[in-house]
Amino acid sequence: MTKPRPAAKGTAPTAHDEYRADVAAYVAAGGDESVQRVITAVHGLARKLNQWYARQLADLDLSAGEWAVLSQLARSNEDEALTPTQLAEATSVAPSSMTHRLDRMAQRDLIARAADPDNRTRVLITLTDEGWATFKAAVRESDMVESDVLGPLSRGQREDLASLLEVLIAGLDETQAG
Amino acid sequence: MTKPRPAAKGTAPTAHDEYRADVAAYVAAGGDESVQRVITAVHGLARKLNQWYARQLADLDLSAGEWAVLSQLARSNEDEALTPTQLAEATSVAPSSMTHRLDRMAQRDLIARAADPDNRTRVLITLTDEGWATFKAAVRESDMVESDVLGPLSRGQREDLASLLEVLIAGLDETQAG
DNA sequence: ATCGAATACTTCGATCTCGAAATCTTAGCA
DNA sequence: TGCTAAGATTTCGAGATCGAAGTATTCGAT
Repeated sequence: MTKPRPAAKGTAPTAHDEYRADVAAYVAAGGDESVQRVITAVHGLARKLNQWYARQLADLDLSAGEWAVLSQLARSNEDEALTPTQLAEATSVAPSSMTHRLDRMAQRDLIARAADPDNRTRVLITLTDEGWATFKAAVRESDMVESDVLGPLSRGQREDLASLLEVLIAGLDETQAG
Repeated sequence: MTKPRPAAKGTAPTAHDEYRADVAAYVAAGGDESVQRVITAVHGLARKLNQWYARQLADLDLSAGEWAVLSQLARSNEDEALTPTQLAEATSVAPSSMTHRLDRMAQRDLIARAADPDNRTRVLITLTDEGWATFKAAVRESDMVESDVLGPLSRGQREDLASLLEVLIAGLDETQAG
């Protein structure tokens, strides 16, 4: 096993060093190693990606939460509009927070509120043309970073990795019930 | 290709359905499929795990941010103590927010502040015994959930998955520079 | 030695989020 | 129909976070 060499004075530790230290700490505290290697890696990747997204989204004057709303709407707009409550659940915030977030996004003309003709207690949220354009611009920006991250993997390896992750995703639905 | 069948009326869509819809939306917006499958899966897993963590941490009266501080300290306490600024960067929060967070955690006797004898502008944060106990309790709780998530994978598959993810983690350090 | 820039943390005002209560609409039942 | 329960959104007060300014210490150059 490679001994984690502390980074040079004043230099931030590398992501890889941090990852190994995290796994070691969780295993020392009683976690299973084969579990912690995967889970810690997933979290580390997601965290680093989110940091980069935040920078890129700042260029478009979007917060991470606003981006979450945009992407949720973008993938469900064709079949059915979403309500504020659904968006709140999907993006892990309280319904009352979603009210204000949608206020701001409507003011910037990214989304539009419309009364549901079938049920007047509901409000339907849709993406405006500008909202769509912003979504696509963000995806193109993000895809550049993401392609860099996946650069070290061959096409076959990406396929293997995706397949393994998809097994876990599919399993979430049953785990959730338990 | 399997057509995404909409969930029964009133039933929340499954994580797997959401995943496929997300990938489709990102690809339609111009993303590369082999990239989006992996990235979307990583984010989906991390999101779902974080939701479960939040519930478990609530039992210990911990927020996600407080847990982040605890785990950072737990893995670096042996060699060297951390400063508020380092903790702020590591947990993606502003230094001023860390001040308040540490205030609360110190009040609950989870961490302790101490002046750095070598540099009086610095404050060193250490984990108290109670902080350690809380950390270990949280790890044991979380490991149960995580083991469930990895349940569908054999030991060999976990090894493969971890190895692939570790390649990406190692690559982060070079991507970051660019 | 001393001055000025850099570093580290905290305080301050503004903004964002949360949970609970309030408002309005719909659904079920006699 | 009339009445109560349930559902969806918004409003409100409290707490958390942010960026900027403030305070104190250290480092480097003269």
